[in-house]
Amino acid sequence: MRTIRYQQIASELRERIRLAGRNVLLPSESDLSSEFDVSRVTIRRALETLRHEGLVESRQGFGWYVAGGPLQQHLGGLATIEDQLEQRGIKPERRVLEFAFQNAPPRVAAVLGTEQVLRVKRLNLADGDPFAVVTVWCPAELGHRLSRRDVEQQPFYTLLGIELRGATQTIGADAASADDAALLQVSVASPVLRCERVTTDTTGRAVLLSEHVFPAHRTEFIVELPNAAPSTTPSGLRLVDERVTPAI
Amino acid sequence: MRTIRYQQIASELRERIRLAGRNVLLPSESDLSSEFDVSRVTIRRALETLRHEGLVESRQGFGWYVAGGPLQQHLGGLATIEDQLEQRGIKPERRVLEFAFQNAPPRVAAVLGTEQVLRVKRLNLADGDPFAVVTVWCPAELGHRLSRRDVEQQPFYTLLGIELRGATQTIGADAASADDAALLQVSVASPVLRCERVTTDTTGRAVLLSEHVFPAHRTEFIVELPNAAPSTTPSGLRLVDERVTPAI
DNA sequence: GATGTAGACAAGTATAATACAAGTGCGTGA
DNA sequence: TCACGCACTTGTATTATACTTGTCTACATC
Repeated sequence: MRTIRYQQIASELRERIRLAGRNVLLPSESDLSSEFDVSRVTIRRALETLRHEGLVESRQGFGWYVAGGPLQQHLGGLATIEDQLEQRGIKPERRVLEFAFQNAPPRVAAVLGTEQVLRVKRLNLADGDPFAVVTVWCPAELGHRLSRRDVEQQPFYTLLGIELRGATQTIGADAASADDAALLQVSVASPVLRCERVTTDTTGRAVLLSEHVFPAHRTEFIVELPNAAPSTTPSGLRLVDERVTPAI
Repeated sequence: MRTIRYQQIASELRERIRLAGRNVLLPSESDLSSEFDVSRVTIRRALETLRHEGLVESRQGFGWYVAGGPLQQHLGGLATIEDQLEQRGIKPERRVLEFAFQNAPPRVAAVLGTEQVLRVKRLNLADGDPFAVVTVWCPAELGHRLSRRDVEQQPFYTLLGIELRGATQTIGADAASADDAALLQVSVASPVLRCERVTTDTTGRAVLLSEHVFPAHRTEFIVELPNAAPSTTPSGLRLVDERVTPAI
């Protein structure tokens, strides 16, 4: 039986990748081609095979590295998943579904401390595939200069023109509503990650409230705990309080 | 595998920062560049990486210093669910469902780097109500002294007799499997939070892999991002009353 | 047609070396 | 005491070199 060289190489690399950690850099294509004594084209075909399997990714001028599962969000900076997508060479697209100034629902009014708010609902896509339904509320006096096009082209937190300090984020699981399911192209009631984020400015005032809905099969959060308290139990988890108001 | 200099330097500095206190001043960029024998540009890229992670900040003309009210403190200091329960005077109950030495499935073998593992599956309850299905794998040579009763009475990490350092935790949503649904007393395919935690010892080797499945309606994560203001939701203890409804 | 080799070029990244602007801390000298 | 200058710091350029992936062409082999 004839063996096909680039498939051999692909399975050898598959084995190495299995043992390596996330984001580990592979040797360069020319190193690999001299190691396996084949041309660069053959190496590339092997690597493209692995890319197709989702095992590796590459950036021009940088190299090939081990992929980290589905879309992973690092909790740890104000940066959003959109920045992380751009860093990985995926061009995020924002499609604005709703853009309106309105009276704040009670929960929003309570958090932001104002009655008049701008509410923006967006669908975020990565390489054309929807991966998040995002609803953002911000006080009307901060949002009155924003246009629909603004929020389509830039992440929200760069548009406000004020310095932000931090955020508190809650992460929960839920079943997809009919609306969200249609937008995300998943079945109704399939599992989703539902996150709420309250962003504050340097004075500690809440200036943004946002809700993100991610389809479960495409996203997960990842938290590095360099010197965590020893435990196998996930930290930061709490039980939901029944009196917390329902839907924002 | 290739390595990139500024990433190496970043992780070396991460380690130093972990050991240093708050607001400690780092050596100047030129000191660091002569210490690591690289150019200032490379040092800056490493530092910018750490800034993005919220570990350090800088002021022009002053220097780089370890960030103030940092994320790590919060993430590291967050209480686990079990602590929360104990603080409330509720005695958490652990029911061991399975306890067996076996061959590691591929994923587990890859993470722990060994074929023979101890697998323990537990159901955690609070006041008789199940709130988590936990599966823990650890290398057989570390677990061979443990008995079934040990893991029923004490948290896993106290039993190993080795010093642990940190962890990486991923958080995702999923639909409940038939098994998990039965154990958690929810419907099949209802949403659950599925968390995986890889715990490492002081040498950085992975020694525990654990998977936790929580029913979505009773649990959510709260994460304080860098410099977050003391905000609406306390990240400490917040417990459930009996009749729970989905929040958010 | 699928597979492979060899090579060339464009575009992006990593790193070094250097220069200069601008902010900070501190001592000196009037 | 206070203003000034000096040493040192980060912030921001520019230039240059080596290396990496992305893409293309031409050609050989089975």
